[in-house]
Amino acid sequence: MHSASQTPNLSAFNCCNCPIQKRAVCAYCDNSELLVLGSMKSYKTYPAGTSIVRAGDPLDFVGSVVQGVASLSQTMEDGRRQMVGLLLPSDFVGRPGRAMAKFDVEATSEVILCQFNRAPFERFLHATPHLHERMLEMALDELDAAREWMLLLGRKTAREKIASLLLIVAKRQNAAPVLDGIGMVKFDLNLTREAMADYLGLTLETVSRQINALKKDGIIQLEKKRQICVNNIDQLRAETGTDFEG
Amino acid sequence: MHSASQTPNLSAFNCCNCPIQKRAVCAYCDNSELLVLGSMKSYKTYPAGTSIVRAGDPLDFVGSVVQGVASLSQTMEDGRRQMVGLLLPSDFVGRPGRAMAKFDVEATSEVILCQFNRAPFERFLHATPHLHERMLEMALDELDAAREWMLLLGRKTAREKIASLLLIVAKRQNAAPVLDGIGMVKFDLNLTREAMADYLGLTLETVSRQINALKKDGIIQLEKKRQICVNNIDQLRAETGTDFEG
DNA sequence: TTTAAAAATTGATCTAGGTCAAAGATCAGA
DNA sequence: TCTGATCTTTGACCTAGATCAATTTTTAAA
Repeated sequence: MHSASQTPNLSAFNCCNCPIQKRAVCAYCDNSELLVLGSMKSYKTYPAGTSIVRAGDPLDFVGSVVQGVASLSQTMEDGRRQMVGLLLPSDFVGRPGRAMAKFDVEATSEVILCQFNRAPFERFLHATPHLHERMLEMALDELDAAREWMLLLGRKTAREKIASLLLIVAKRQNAAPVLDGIGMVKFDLNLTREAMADYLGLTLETVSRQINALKKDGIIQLEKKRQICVNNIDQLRAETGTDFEG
Repeated sequence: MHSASQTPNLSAFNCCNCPIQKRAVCAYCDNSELLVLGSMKSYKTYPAGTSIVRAGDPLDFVGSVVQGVASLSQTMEDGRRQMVGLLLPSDFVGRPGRAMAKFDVEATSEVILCQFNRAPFERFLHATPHLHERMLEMALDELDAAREWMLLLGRKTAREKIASLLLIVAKRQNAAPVLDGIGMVKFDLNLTREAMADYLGLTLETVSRQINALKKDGIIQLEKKRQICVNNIDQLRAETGTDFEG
């Protein structure tokens, strides 16, 4: 059902030159542990727009996003859809101990995953405190993020939701210049209006209108629809309704 | 309900007769590990309506809810408020590794907490795989719950939100009869209309109206405002918009 | 380069749920 | 038992965002 392909240049990745190793689940692993993981892993590419797993399907692997953006989402019978997570490089896919996927995972852009078969990974996880500790840390971080998102979904206005999403993506793509608050920040928003709507609990029309409102108000500029340019990040932050912390 | 005058004798609790030990963070601990935890713990009672911690405050302890209901919530500067979690017996309070509370924690009913000082608990956590494993499992469970709540907040109608909340509380308070789907289920809803609104991302007026609409439609009956009686749980389930799984 | 499909904008209208306001219930304390 | 303080309900009205319906723009394929 999912169309994963093994392209040859993927062998260029390995744990030593891995772009996400310092933040992924294996962040705390030492060289010998990385060696074991390295022998277990395989890279898979998922083209943009394809499904990685569907809710209810058996999920026999877990892994880390190496490159690209994937989304975690839930759909109701009548088609209403809510994204419940954005999986960026270094984020973990799958839940150890669970054989059935609980959410849909889709490749928003082309995604490269560093995959492990679930059973051997779980065995190694339990035997390896370094891995286990990082896993807990990441789960707690995601829990914090999910709870912040609950405030957004439950209480923020459409404009605040858009501003919050833009700020989060800006932060993750462009860490340094965002923190000081001065200067222009430019970044790619690899999401369609519909994907943004699914994430924010809005319709795509409202997303479009609010993005253009932010543009009209001089908070952002648009180039090529999906590329956003923020003149003053503090001005954007002021539109989020929250966000006092780093 | 239980009168406040009947204050439980806190010294009566210990790990051997602890009502939550089999589900709490210490669930996998053996007797020697429980002995260590037992020497570190202290019980503390928080009266209904009081604050346990406030977001931004230093939080020098962690612990488990032994009895009562606490809420985890976030408030915006202008007063908009969103509950992001309901803490029931066996749920964990605090995040190891974080010195500042990120959310408000309040005692909805009278709450008894089994507390540990954060630093010694963290040291023991890292030295004790049994503790660490249960902690990860609980974090992942909470993450699943948070993500399901995101679907509710982002996409469900007011009526579906109310039905979902009622079903969840019914399930937790009255597990067996709820599952078979037949027969009447009666339970206490220990939440004000305002607390429900904060949890569901609604206003208290909408909560009131929707509860009365469900009553008018024969889905539920009310006795004493906070006591709900469900004639046919499947009828309630049908109103939630989702919930096909156990 | 043309063309069809996909994505995005824009406008007109509708409505679920919010807001404001005023009674009723319920409860806890004296 | 009374009394003030919460809760809760109910009504009238309003608005943010949804819905429906065309365009227009962008992208990708031929």
